[in-house]
Amino acid sequence: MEYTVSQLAQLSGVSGRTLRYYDQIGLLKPARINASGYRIYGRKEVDLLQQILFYRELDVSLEGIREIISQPSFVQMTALKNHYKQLQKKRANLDAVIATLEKTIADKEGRVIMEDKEKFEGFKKHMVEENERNYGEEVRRKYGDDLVDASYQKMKGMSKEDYQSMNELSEEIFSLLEKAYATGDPASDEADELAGKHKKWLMYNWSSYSKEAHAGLAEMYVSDERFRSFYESRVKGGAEFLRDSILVYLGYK
Amino acid sequence: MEYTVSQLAQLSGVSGRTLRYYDQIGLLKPARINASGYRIYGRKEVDLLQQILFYRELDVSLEGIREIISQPSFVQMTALKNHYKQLQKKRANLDAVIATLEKTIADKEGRVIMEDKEKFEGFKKHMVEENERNYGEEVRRKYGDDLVDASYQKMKGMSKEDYQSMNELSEEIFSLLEKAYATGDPASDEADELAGKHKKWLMYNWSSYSKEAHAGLAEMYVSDERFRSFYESRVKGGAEFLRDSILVYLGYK
DNA sequence: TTAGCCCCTGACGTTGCGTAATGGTCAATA
DNA sequence: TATTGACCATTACGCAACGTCAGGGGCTAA
Repeated sequence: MEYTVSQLAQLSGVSGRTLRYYDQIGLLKPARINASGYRIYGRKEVDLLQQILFYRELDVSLEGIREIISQPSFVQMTALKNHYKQLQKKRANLDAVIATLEKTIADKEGRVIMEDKEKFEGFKKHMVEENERNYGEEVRRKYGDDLVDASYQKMKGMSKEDYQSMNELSEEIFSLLEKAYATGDPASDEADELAGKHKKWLMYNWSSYSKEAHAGLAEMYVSDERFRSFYESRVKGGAEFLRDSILVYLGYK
Repeated sequence: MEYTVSQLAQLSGVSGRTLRYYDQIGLLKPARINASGYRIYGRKEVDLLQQILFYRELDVSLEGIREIISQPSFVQMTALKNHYKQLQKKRANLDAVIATLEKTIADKEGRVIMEDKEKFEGFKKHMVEENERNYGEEVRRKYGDDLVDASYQKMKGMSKEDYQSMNELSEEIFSLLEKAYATGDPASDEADELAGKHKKWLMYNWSSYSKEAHAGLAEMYVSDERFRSFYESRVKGGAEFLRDSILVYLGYK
């Protein structure tokens, strides 16, 4: 019934580092140190560790745990109740956050029935303005004023339904990218479908479509860090793969 | 429409340090630096800060926020959805923790109908053993073997109802301590009631009551760090006040 | 001119470990 | 027996998101 660090770690599921740390802060000292300086834990320590882990599961800080287990067991309850109250506050908080997030998402997707059309219009206007503020200059430089203005015009003219299907399409593109990437071949059927959907998605955003612009955007997915990281975050190597797929689709490769 | 650090801090509710930190990590740079080296923020920065705080409320890491706000707004949604999933996981986790805690508390209080009496007996036995392990030696040294053993005997003999009312009493004592402490006078009526309840609570735990032992325990509340911190955590200065109240109650002061 | 309140830049502390880096120990194998 | 590889040890830096000094300059009013 004696354990070294890694044996107890194995047994309890915590790391060796954790055990050494608990020793260091005096939360759980080994029963003894053997001749070679190894920490040796016994039965009592295993029990204590289980208690500690129990409270840790309950999200109590190590300092809190230290206080709790130093008290006689019949007063530990008070601490538990206290902690319970705090957890409830935390949950209430989290719930509020989630509710806000839900509303935000719903709002942004236009899924909820907007009470007044104006709100939605205002929102789209806001989106356009924001895009302009963030990307305006460089996008205009690359694609020209007319094209950009026309694109914004189109967006402002989009219906809620348009907007929603655009977003659904965008989700579809992502899962397609994952599937197609798995084939490893930008000339595969999946990649072809991916590039096709991507073109369709573009149609929602661009007033006029041209192969050249599509190819240019594909390059930007790789060269512009922001777009790149956006795709990379979902599929490692996704930006390059998407670009290649598009280039193949367009017959450039 | 220009703000210095502390003005923007005031306006937005974050600390000045936070603003400097956001500048440092490049999340929110001031519009300009004036001749004296002061950070000056403008309208755009206020807007950006609001966005940042919005996502921060949603419990997104600053790194995450940086990524989100660098993207064009119509793709920010995907990030939001991702984050939403994570929050839901977090809530499920928290719910599980709270449920466990509820069960534990209920179990320990004996509020739930215990399926078998043995479980409760086992629990009390466990409590006694644990107390013995933690405090046995010194308590026995202070109060003598017979008294301690008798106390344990009494505890083992307690019914669920006894146990529960003991715990309720303990809660009552705490709120009384807060009220009495507010008077600042250990000879006040509230303090008297407090000491009385404390005696009653003791009766649950001690087989025989004596003024001397009660006074001794009162002293221990101050001198023993564990008891002391237990009371201090609820009422600053509570340990001393409780001791004094008891001493007055017993006529020692 | 001095007091009092603003601003700045370091730099260390917090929590709960992860992750090297560097070196000793143990059991088994070549 | 010497070496290898799996353990053990300690020391120390790194992480997130700031809080909190410490030390030094700036601005305005009395």
